[in-house]
Amino acid sequence: MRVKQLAQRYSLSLDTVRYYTRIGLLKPQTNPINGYKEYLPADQRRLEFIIQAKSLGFSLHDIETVIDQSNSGSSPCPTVREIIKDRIIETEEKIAAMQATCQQMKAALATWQSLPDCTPTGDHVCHLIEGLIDETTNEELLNE
Amino acid sequence: MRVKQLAQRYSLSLDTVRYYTRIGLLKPQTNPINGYKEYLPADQRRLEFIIQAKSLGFSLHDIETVIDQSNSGSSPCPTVREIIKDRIIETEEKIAAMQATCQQMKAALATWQSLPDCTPTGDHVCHLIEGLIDETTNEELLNE
DNA sequence: GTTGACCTGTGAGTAACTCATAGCTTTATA
DNA sequence: TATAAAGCTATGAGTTACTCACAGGTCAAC
Repeated sequence: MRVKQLAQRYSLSLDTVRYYTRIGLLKPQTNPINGYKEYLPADQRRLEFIIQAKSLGFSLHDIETVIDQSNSGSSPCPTVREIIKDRIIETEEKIAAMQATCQQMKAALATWQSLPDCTPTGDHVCHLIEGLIDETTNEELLNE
Repeated sequence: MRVKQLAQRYSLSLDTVRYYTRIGLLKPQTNPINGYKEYLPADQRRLEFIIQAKSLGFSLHDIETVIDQSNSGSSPCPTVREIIKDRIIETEEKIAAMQATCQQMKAALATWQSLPDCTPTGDHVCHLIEGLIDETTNEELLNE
């Protein structure tokens, strides 16, 4: 099976499959006649594993680690449990940060609703954005 | 003022300031004698703008667009309002996706609590992860 | 045999930095 | 004054997980 067929079967782009191959996550044989890669059933199973692990939040590097560990004969399960704990924490932190940013953006948009567009001067880029600096500063001062 | 002093003043890494310089967001003068960059007050004001805009969820490319527009004499405000609307939508989508992943990860971890570590076979990488494939499939079948 | 469609691998580009490094400056010491 | 050490600088390359551009090979139809 060649790259196109494999990509179609798993609804991935050609480039994604090629990328996984390039970084060594998939190891198809290379046809010596035309240089085309030939993906065997073992590669398919591995790709299924990659897709599943990715949907669980594993990075490709994580996946490589797990596969290597499994290939070397030791159980990858403890590593898998550790990795997913780390990823949960990471993801929660990222979500919290993004929610904070989102709140900031919405607050800014609301504040800007009543403000007119400004004309640029040499000193300022955009009064809407720069105005928020003072606002924050003021809030900080008020909170003290 | 040179890069180190500027970075310290705004609690950024040297490399971040250098990166902004490299991509043209900051345009310090270069000392012809030693090649060192000299950041003037205008660069400081611009860096403040960059920091503020970034905290609002603007990408560096967004920021470049806004600065360019302002420099060309037209009001950047309409663009700024548009960009932030886009970023709000994008961020909400990303948050939703990450929350879904987070749920998946937590569910997996919970399921795995009662499962033993597996020994690797040639056919499988990790039964914990691969087991979830069947589970999902079963759920899909049950839902039909 | 040749035209055209299709398919392939590879190199480069993306965002927003971080890391590694060679070399220049400045300061301290002999 | 010479020199050695410490500190600072700019630049090139590396990071994640792909996507894009492209030159060239393959295959079927005519």
